[in-house]
Amino acid sequence: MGVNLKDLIPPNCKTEVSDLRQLARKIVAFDAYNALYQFLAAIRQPDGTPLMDSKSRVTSHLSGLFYRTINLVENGIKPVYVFDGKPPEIKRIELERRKVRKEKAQKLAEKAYEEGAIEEAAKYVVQAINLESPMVKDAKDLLEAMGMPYVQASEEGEAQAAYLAKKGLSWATASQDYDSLLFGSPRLVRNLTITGRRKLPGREVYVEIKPEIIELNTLLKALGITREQLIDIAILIGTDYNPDGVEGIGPKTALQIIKMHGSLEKALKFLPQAKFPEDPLKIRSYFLNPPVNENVDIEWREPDKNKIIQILVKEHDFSMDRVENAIKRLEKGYREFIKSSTTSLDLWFKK
DNA sequence: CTAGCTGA
DNA sequence: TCAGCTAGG
Repeated sequence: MGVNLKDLIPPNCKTEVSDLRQLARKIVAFDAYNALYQFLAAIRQPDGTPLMDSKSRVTSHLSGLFYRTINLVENGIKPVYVFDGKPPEIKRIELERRKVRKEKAQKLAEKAYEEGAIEEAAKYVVQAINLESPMVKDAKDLLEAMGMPYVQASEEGEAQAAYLAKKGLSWATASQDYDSLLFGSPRLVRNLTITGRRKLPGREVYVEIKPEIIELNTLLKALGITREQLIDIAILIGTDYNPDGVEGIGPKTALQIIKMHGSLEKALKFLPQAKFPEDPLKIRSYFLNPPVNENVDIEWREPDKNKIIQILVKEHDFSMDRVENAIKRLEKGYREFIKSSTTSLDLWFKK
C-alpha cells in the first residue's frame, strides 16, 4: 500500500534509467515483503493457481526471488534484502483493514470459482494473498544459500532501508512504494526489473517500463519544502498510519496547504473537520525517527551451489537443469561484480 | 515474473 | 536473431 505520492512528483524529478550499467556495482536495498508479494501475485497460472511443490507448498515467491536476484547480480547490482519486523502499533487500523479486505476477496474468489468464473476468481485470489511465515523463512534460506545478504528490520522495512541508504550502507532503496522517501531515504529506485515488459492492470496490454530514480533532495527542492513538510503533506493525503487522510484533500491541495501554513500543526487550525485515528504528530515523529536495527552486517558470499540445489530442487521440486543453469549465471555475476569489488585493485580503479 | 522454446 | 507465447513447481 503505502503513501500515494505519485501525483506529487514533478516529471523532471524522475531520472529514467536507460542503461542498467548505470547501476553496476551499486548496493541497492530491496523491500523484501514488497518483492515477495509481487512474485506471489504475478507468478500464477491463468486460473490463479500459484506454483507449488509436490507437498502443495507455494513456491512462486522462491521462483521470483531466485531469478530476479540472479538478473540483478548479472547486471552488476549488489542487492540487499530488507525484511519487515513487527508492525508498529500505529499501523493497527491499516492492518485490520487489509485483513478484512483479504477475507472478503477470499470469499468472492470461492464464489466465483463455484460459478465457473475462473478469471474473475483468479483476480480475487491475488487480492487475498497472505505472506505466510514459512514463505519468509524459505526466502531467507534461499538468499543465504545464494550468498546474498539480508537485513531484519526491527519494525518497518522501508524505514530500515532508508536507514541503510542514509548511513551509506546502500546506494538506494528499491521499492514500488514511496514510503522510504518519507523515512528519509536519499534515493528511491522504482520499477527495478530487468525485463522491461509489464502488463497493465485489467487489459492484456504490455508497456515498456524503465527503472526510475527519485532523489529526495531534488524532489524537496523542486517542491520547495523540507522533508518534515513532505511528511506533513503525506499525512494529509493519507499514510499507512492514517489510511483515509483528510477528507477532500488530495496531493495538490495538501502541498498548497502545507506550503501556505508551514506545518501540519498550523494547518490543522484551519481544518477543523480533520480527523485522525492517531495523533498526527505521533505519525510524523514515527516517519522522522522510526526504530531501526543498527546492528547490520551486509556482506556477499560465494553462492553455495549445493545448498541452493538442496532448497530448490530437493525440497521444492525445481528442475535441476534450470537451477544449475541459473547458478552458473549467478556465479559469473558474483565473480565479475561482487567478489572483485572489494579488492585493492578495484579500489585503486575507483580513485 | 522469468526462462526457454517456437516460428518467422 | 528476436518478438510472442507458455510453462515453470
